[in-house]
Amino acid sequence: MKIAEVSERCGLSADTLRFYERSGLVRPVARDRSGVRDYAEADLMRIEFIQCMRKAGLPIDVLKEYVDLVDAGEHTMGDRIQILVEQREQLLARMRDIQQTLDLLNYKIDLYQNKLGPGSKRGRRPVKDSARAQEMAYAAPT
Amino acid sequence: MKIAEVSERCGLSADTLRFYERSGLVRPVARDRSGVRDYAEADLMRIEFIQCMRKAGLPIDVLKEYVDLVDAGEHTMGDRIQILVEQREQLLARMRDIQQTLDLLNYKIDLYQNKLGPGSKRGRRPVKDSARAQEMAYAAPT
DNA sequence: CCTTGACCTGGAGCTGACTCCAAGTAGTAT
DNA sequence: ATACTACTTGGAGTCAGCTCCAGGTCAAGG
Repeated sequence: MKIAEVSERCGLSADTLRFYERSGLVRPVARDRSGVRDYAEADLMRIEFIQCMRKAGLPIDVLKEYVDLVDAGEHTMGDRIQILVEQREQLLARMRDIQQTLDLLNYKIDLYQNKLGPGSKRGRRPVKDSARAQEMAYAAPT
Repeated sequence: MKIAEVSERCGLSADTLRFYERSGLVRPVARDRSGVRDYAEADLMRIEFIQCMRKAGLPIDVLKEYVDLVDAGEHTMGDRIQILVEQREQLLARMRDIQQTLDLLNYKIDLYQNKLGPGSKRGRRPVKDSARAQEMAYAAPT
């Protein structure tokens, strides 16, 4: 399978696939006799794994560390678990951050819609840059 | 309140605070007569709002758009809602990505721990680079 | 008066993750 | 034979978001 097909199937650009290979995230791919990459199913598995991790924001150097351990053999499983567990912690932390922001966004959207909804047909007096307007724009639910 | 105190209270570096101001995320802060920034409570509110949004990954240009609308007056509320709603969508999408990755991580950690736990006291034969080992390292639960 | 320390500015530098480019080659179609 | 297309490489460029630095100002303390 050539790079264009992999690119299509995974939704990663050919440049990105080559970049991942250069960075050591993906093992050197087999080549046909004219030097063109010929991806195997196993390569795809690895690429999809990387892609999933990258989508969630795991940094490339951490992923490289992991795949290097995999390539180093079974005796590295302890270290691998450690990496995975640590990254899970990071993701959970990110989840919490995002959830907090979502809560704030929901609160503000509500606030705005209540302000805008009822009074918005007509007769809505622009309060201009009042402290209250600022509060509404930025404040948390306290 | 001077920049050092704000930095301390928000956990943002003084450089970052100045950078946010330069970028228009934070309104030009009042200065004392020797040109030193003197933050007011209202500034803090805005900064904390920005910080919360940034933690979740909202891009600076989007936030700038929002704060510019706020400064432009009440008639921009419709546009503000639109931004907030759109960003909420983005965050929900990110949540899904992260959740998917978490699922995969949990699956793999389990897998590794089952492999490592029972057999790890002794007599664990290193299977080296078998296809199965690769599968374990990368494959999704299918 | 002199030093110290916190602040100021404009601008350069850095990191991470791509993304693009020029120049070259190999296989296929006309 | 020639054109076309998809691939190759090494290296440069881009973007976001900080982060650092040199050189300068000011107020307080010894």
